[in-house]
Amino acid sequence: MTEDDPRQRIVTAADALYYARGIAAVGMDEVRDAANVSLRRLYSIFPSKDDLILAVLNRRHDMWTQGVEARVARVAGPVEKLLAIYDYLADWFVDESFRGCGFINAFGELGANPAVVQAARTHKASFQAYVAALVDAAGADPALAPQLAILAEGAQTTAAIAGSPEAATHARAAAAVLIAAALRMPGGATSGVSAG
Amino acid sequence: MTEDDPRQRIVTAADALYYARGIAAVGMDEVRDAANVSLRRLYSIFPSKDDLILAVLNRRHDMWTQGVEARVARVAGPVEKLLAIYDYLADWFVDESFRGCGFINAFGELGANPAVVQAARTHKASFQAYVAALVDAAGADPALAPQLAILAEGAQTTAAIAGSPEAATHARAAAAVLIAAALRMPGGATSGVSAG
DNA sequence: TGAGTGCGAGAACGCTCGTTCTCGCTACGT
DNA sequence: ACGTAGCGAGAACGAGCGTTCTCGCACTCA
Repeated sequence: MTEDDPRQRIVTAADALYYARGIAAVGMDEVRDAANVSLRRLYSIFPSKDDLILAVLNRRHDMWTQGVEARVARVAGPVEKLLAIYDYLADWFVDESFRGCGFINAFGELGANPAVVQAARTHKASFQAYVAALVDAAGADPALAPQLAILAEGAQTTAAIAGSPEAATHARAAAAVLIAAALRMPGGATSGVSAG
Repeated sequence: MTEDDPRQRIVTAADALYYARGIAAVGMDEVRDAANVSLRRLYSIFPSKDDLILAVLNRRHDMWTQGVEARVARVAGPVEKLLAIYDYLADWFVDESFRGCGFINAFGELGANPAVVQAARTHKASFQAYVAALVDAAGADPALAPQLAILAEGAQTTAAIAGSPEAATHARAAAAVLIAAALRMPGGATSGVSAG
């Protein structure tokens, strides 16, 4: 932890610790040690642990958004851009520190904290809007967007708990089928087999 | 909490509390109050909080399995049985106490606890095996099974964080498209659009 | 040089938690 | 009736947490 800005050092260190072991399980002392700052300075920058948690979540949101958008920008066609989301997941899942979506983890642990719930909700809504824009650019039925988002969510938790990355390729294959169907017959994504 | 068996009273009470507020946020005293037992008896039945956590997870696994299987048994055709999984989710998501998958929540919070990780892994593997059996009975390509499981996972976290149940219908619609495609051309679920 | 200011190190405080211990009551066997 | 075993209620204990306070050092500015 040899960054210049102590604020960034703290957020980076706290993020790694919270993500690896859960938020409640990591004390401020441990964050202080990992970030190489005094407790006094830590509290002068983040007046409470809640403030630090929200800063960590904000940073995680930014890194996720930048990572996905960079991966999507690397390919050309609108369908390829949609599928690139799952390639980003595939890259992420093989990281040995991967342990699922930090927002889902925080939500499960601190669901009683309204600020955390709001941060998770905003993060997921932002991703869904991003997928919807890509779906729109591809000219597919808008109903495709939440389906692709659900696949991405499911791949994250499945890979995290299984401890193996193949959920990304499964999700990508499913996405390809859904995209093809949605392009073949716009509005038809909901007209499959029905049962009650 | 007026059940006969104190063990079941404890597990039921702890489950409700853990699920609503997170495991670490609920103390043994609170479980004792909710279950109407003495702390002494609580510890005589569950020698540590870890034992209680695992009992709660086991109960949750049983209730999930029974709930899904009962819903699936209510319909006849093999495709309808696959889709009934998402109808079960739809029923669950409108429960006002719904807060996502308890195993995912526990995993995010207690990922450093090997027993909890193992319980989550076993639970998810069991569900995936169940879906695979239904897929097999439907005569569809086995590659369909993990895709349907991922949709179910994603629907749970999406509905939990959004606080609204429509992810179940989105996942169901996507599942219908995937099932139809997998029945139309066995082995073709992975042969959609490809890109890098 | 000397008073003052800011900060690092870490002790201290109040609280909560998991777990154990004490106390007193109840119920049963003889 | 009396000793005893078991149990409920809750105090107690040790550890860990978030947060604040104290102390002492280094650096600034006249």
